[in-house]
Amino acid sequence: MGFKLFNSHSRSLETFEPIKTPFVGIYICGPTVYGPPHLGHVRGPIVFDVMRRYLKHMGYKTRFVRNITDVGHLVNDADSGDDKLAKQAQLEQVEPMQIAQTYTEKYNWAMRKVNVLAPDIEPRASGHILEQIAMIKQLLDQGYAYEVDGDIYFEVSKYAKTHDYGKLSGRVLEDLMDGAGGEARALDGQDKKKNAVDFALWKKASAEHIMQWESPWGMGYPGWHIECSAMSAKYLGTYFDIHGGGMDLLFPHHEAEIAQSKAACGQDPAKYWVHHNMITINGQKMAKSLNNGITVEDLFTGKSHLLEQAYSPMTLRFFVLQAHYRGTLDFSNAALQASEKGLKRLLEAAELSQSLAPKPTNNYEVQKIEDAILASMNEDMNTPQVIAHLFEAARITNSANGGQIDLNQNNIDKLQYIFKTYAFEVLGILSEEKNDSNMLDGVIQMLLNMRKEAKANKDFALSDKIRDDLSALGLKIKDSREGTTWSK
RNA sequence: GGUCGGAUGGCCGAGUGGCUAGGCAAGGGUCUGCAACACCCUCUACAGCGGUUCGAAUCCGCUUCCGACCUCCA
Repeated sequence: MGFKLFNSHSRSLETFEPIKTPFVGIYICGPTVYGPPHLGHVRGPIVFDVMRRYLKHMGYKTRFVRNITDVGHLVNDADSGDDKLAKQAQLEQVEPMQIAQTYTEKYNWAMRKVNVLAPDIEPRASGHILEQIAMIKQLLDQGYAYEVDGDIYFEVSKYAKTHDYGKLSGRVLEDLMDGAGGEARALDGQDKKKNAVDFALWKKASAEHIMQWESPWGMGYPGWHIECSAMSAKYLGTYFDIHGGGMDLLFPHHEAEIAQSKAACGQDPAKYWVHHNMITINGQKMAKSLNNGITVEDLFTGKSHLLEQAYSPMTLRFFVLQAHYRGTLDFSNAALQASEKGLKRLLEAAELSQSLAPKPTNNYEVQKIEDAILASMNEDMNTPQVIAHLFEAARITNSANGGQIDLNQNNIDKLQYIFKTYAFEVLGILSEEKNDSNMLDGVIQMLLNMRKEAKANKDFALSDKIRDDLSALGLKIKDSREGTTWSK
């Protein structure tokens, strides 16, 4: 039984077969680093992290590439030339690269927190201008692109004559050309293009534009779509295994990538296109305009009007994996709290499984849990089902501990293996260290209170022991008229 | 307006024709010095209306509601 994945391109479940076993190339569209990472930024990385871990578990050798978009794409097509990064930079009076650096760092901090493995290669768009220019040249040579006043556009209508533009996202070119909605948007700059559906490969930069590079067409900067095409081709080749991203990237981004790659290299860049769904809050996508965004940092600290408490990174990861990746996932405090408690139960059972005493008799075959887990993973990465099966393992562990069922050594070993392999290695759920400094303060204060009571009872042996033991741990205890204080 | 997707018990969320996913919450019980934990039991839902079928949450049609994309977006 093979690993099945839903391929957005064919809109069907396909059995995964690498192009060249045992190697698997994966490209994920990374973030545009112009703001702090929010809840939505975290879902894709977690989903594809589990995919990567599972492929590894199956024995494949993966190369995982996730880019950083630090060039910035257009604010909109009508824009006079500011890109997203530059715009933010002007507001804050700092270099665009500083913005990119800051938020790249925050993004990767969030990734580490939720235990997403670092990519094998993390290319930056700004470091691959040459590759992008080369690809644009190719497209010009092939006749699929044209220059207008320093801008280069991809000619969609020409490409569509011989290729199926719109297949991935289910668009019909004629509909797109008619313009969306009752009234076509009047975008300035739009008149430069031969057709509104054409997209920019290169944009001319005005003199005051901060981020710009030299090109055969003058000073400018690359369009958004070309960067992923250029970087994926460089590190994974012109035909690789899996291309992933959010469903919101289906159009135009991924449609454009396919068009560029087919026009320039003659083939689809990826064998499997995998898209995850969005995180919603109260049924709606997070958006700045709705003021319903929650940053990852907010979630960990609990500082947001939308949060009733702080949630741990692993709670977030577990929450994400409790839903299937292709469905929307609705955020709420109640849902996070449910995940928090469920995760705790699972982790405690996993720990308990380490100390189960074997019985001579056995009346539960643990193997069927692993079989079920594998079947669920193979069915388009059904992580919620995998978790349900892990809860069965937890129940069995607790029952064995309570004496309700008997497990022999083999089955206990298997139970431990299941937690280690599937909960920890594949799903990437870690037990979190409870080294919260607030807790430490509380514990020390508690000991000092006990010491105070001992002194009041004239139990000086106990009070001295508490002080000496704390001192041995490197904590200084000072008694004064006002009371007792401590320091490290 | 176009395209696509969705509506599952108090909440989150699996499930593409028959075998009550799972977690959380709630109620009852066992255990327990008290409590917590754990275990057992209970709550058996599929937007509405028709249709197909021996049998439908699952297939078909209609209706209502919601969302996403069509412009940057994870």
